[in-house]
Amino acid sequence: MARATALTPLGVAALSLLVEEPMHPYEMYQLLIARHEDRLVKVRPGTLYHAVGRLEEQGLVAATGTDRGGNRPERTTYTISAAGREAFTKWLQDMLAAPVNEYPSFPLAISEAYNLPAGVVVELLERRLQALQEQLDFLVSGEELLKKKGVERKYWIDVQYQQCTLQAEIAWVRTLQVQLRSGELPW
Amino acid sequence: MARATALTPLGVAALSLLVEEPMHPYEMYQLLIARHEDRLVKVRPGTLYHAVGRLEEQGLVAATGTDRGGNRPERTTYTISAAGREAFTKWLQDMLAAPVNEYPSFPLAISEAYNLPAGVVVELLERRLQALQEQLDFLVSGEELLKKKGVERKYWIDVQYQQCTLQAEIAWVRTLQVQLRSGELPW
DNA sequence: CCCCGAATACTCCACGTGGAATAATCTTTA
DNA sequence: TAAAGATTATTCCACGTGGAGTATTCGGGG
Repeated sequence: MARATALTPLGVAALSLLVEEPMHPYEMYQLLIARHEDRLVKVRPGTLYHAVGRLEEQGLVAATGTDRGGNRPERTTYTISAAGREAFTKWLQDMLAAPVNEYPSFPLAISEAYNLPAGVVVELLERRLQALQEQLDFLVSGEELLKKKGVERKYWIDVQYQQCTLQAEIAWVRTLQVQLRSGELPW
Repeated sequence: MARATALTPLGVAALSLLVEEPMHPYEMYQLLIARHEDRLVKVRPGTLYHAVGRLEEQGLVAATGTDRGGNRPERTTYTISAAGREAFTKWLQDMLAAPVNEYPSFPLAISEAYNLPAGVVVELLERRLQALQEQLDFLVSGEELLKKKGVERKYWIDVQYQQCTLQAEIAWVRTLQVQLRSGELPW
């Protein structure tokens, strides 16, 4: 149980699953994929084992028993501890209350865009707009599906958030494109 | 000159400076800070030296001369190569044309928010709103300043982009908060 | 009934990052 | 004018990530 290093997003996702019930890393992996949580956290088998291992070192989870299904390699089941629950809700509260700069690369790219001729930028943005629109359509149809299935809305507010930010980006890129084409924005 | 590993954001920032003129890593550091580019890329002295070293290994920049000012440690000046220019514009084009998921943690946090009582979430969001508003005000006054100074707009479109996305987030968080308070969104 | 590929369940290594450490020199203040 | 602190310029180490690698076992087609 070393000192409390900051939780990583994947660690948080793991804790969140262990709040529901004890399980082994591979089951976490399957659940995260099945629930499409890999759209919110980067999920990689190797990283997941490391993440859970670290959680154990920090005393946030504990290995409780090892069953072996068939003759497969032994699976270690982990259970969340009281400290784990606390760290989890603390992370949640911090992340909800305080915005953190995570340095997305698109802002950097547009801030450097003056290095390219205006015509090229217009064309590149066109491609981006297409991709963004596809993402948005996907989210909208996903929402449709969730509604139809009757899943409670509190379980998928993130879908609405992503829609909202996507729409904002689309709108902004579109006006930039227009201003570049018309020459309203000197390049 | 190893194979072409993907450029890191800091590597891109370094290349961008070397397009202007040859310089040594510490000068890059000072320039990035002076120009407030540390709002777009994570700039850390240690990381910068590593980044430039890697650029050199990849043949994107070359060490050209070492002057020593006073009796300070020797400073190695780097110059961008043709391959460097190419890699730089390629990165730019890719990042402008194709959106990439960078897994910000706020979406994860809201997707897990149902683990907290509604009242607490409302209060946490209030704090977030305050912080977001401050950031927005900062950006607006920054824009004011740039306009007054007469800096060409193509050099600071990122400021407008950030304003736009910030506004979208503020609006969304606010409506979520309202829906939580009114009970319109069952928790 | 046997082989091939997918799934299961993990391990390991190379890389990039961040923060601390270092060491010299310049500036400021008492 | 001497000590304290900031600046210059860089190195080093520990950590987290991602991707490839491994070994076993289950399921389906010829």
